[in-house]
Amino acid sequence: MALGKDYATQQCSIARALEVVGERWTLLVVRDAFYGVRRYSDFLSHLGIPRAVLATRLQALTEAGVLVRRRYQESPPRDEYVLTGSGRALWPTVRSLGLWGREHLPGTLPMRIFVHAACGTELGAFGQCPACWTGVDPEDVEMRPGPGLDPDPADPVSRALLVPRRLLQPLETDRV
Amino acid sequence: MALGKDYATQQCSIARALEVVGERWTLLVVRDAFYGVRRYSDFLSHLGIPRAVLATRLQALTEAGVLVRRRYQESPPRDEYVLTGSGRALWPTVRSLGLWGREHLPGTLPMRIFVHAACGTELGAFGQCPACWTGVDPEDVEMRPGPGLDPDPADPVSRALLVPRRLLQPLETDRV
DNA sequence: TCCACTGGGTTCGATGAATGAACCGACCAT
DNA sequence: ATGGTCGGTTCATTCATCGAACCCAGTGGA
Repeated sequence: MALGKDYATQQCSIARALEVVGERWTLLVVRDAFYGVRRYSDFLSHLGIPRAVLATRLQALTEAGVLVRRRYQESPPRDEYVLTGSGRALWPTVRSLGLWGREHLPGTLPMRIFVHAACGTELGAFGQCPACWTGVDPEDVEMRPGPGLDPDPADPVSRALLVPRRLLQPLETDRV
Repeated sequence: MALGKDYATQQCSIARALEVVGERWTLLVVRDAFYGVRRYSDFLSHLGIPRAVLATRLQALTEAGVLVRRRYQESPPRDEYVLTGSGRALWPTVRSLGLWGREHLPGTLPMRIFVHAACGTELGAFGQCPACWTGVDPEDVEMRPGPGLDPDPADPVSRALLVPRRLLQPLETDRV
């Protein structure tokens, strides 16, 4: 979308939200951030996004307060992009989009299954744990590989995501 | 987004969902459809979308099975675009985006408040009723004007949306 | 010292979409 | 016949995206 200047007449909060996260690639960057991706090169290899677009999106999301950029090592200086509280609040959006795609688009095998880490029950349609009778924050969600997942992907990020993991837990690709 | 040809490597259901509803304007069209907008000219005046883009989006959403186009009068022949079951299943996505925008973007007064018609409780982020602990179909959602709503809008669609209404209830603008 | 390599970008030309205005055709109403 | 409405399509211009190439600081090896 045109950055911050369009949907001009729309003061509706849906339109305002789409100004921030409605551009091409943006929600996939956020999705990857939930999966634990934090580094420029990891987003790049996992998404197949053009470098220039990724740089633009990371900057826009940072300015919007969805991500924070922070230094995780000096010498050489390296920054990582991490979801803020506001970014983590996008979990219902990401979850409901994924659920819709799985249920309403033809030929979609579930790639990943999201369960309540405390009890192992798959999340319900409104992000709740049907067994514990409670809402579940993304920190308490465990992501497990589903039947649609490629068992031997090419890029290191997808390989690191083959095992069950907590959402938001930082991804270790080559840093061992 | 590039229509149907990109995000090519992403078989993830989130990416597939974004192929369908991730383009500019698309989710706003869907939002308006939940509000009861059905006719080309009503989408046009309410959204301020370029005519060519609206035609493209309505066609794409129809091909994707999110909307159906159906004739509501002969002579002159007039068609309307209505959400299908698959389209109505996008309600949690639309709801969560709106709530996120309201809660996490600065200076947003709620324009509309969505409550479970049966009990009057405001909906949660997934479109569920926190009091009844159940999912709420959009048919059972009542939309009420909020404090951020312009009390005297210019276009007839916005005026028709000033009173409390059920979602999906067809909008009467000039057909009286 | 020189060299290659890595991470995280920026720059560039070509392609493709969005925009807004104008046009069009079917169908009324007078 | 004239004018108006509805639901589009066509057009030229502007803007975003794409993919490849380039850049630069730091680091590690010979």
